[in-house]
Amino acid sequence: MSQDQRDLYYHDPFHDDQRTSETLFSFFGPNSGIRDDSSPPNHQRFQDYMGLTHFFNGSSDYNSPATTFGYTSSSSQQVFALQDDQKPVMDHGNLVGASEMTPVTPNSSSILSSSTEAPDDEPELNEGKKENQQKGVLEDGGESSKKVVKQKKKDEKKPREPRFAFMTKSDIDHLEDGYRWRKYGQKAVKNSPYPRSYYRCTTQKCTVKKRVERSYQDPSTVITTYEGQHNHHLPATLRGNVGGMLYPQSMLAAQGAMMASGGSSFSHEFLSQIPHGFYNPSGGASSGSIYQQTSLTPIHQQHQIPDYGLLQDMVPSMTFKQEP
DNA sequence: CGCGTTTGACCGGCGC
DNA sequence: GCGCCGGTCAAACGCG
Repeated sequence: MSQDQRDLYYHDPFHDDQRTSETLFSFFGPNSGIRDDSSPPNHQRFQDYMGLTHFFNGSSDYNSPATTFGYTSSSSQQVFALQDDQKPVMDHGNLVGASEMTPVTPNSSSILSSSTEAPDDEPELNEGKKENQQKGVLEDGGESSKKVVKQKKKDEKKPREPRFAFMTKSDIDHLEDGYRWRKYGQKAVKNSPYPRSYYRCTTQKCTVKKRVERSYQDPSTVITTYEGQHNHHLPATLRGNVGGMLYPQSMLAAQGAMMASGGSSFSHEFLSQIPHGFYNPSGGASSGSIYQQTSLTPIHQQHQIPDYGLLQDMVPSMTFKQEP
């Protein structure tokens, strides 16, 4: 049982968050119309995303961390950022998941910015590494080489890329975020009937990856974890929409920065800055014009994210704090 | 035909 | 050392 429970914790954060979700997003106000019972079609939700992003329009720091996690709330109802590892989030020994991450209440929006060693300067270890690892073995052939590779690996201890995880109330798994992704794997998640999908940014030389899974505690919640930073702008051509237009990186950046900042006022204050009607009526490909609220709440974040400046510029009234 | 998804196999890390 | 598990690969397949 204990084992199971521990495993459960893996998801608990979300689960728990979910419990507070209503509170969490109440800041959107009464007419926020948050989550309706009739889960709206994707395109509808997509629009609220657009609206959100619109709010932040103005910057184009594609390289900002947030871009990385490329906000994905086409259908989002609420989004949480969570810290890196998908494992039971531990913060200095404390299980962050259920309790610490959850306390993201209107009054206590908290961003867990955890220890961050390994300042990833170069987000380009993933691909190369793996390839070397596998192909290297094959090409060189022989066991010795295998060992060498192994040894090498040990020494290298690849630094983790910055990661951001978000919870999104959505009925679709893979939410649009403006970037193009190629699915490269899917695995069954332990203790969950829902599989986890692995995506990689299709842009050349971009090593950003993301995992998408559905919370088994709350099937309506999609957990998206971004890893790495995009080294490019939003693709100009996206199926059914114009990436750059629909997903201003600024917004992403903003969020990322906030999370990174470990600031105490992320989600609520941050989001509260977002005008209610951030809905963008010129929703391009999306059809319909139903306005749906989107909310974001960081669960977690790990590793640095430099861009407060950007954020502050955009939302000066907010306070950003960076933890040592 | 190009691009994206599916899916079984494989690998490495980690806990016991 | 072994087994489990997360993450990735890559061939096969599907779709526009």
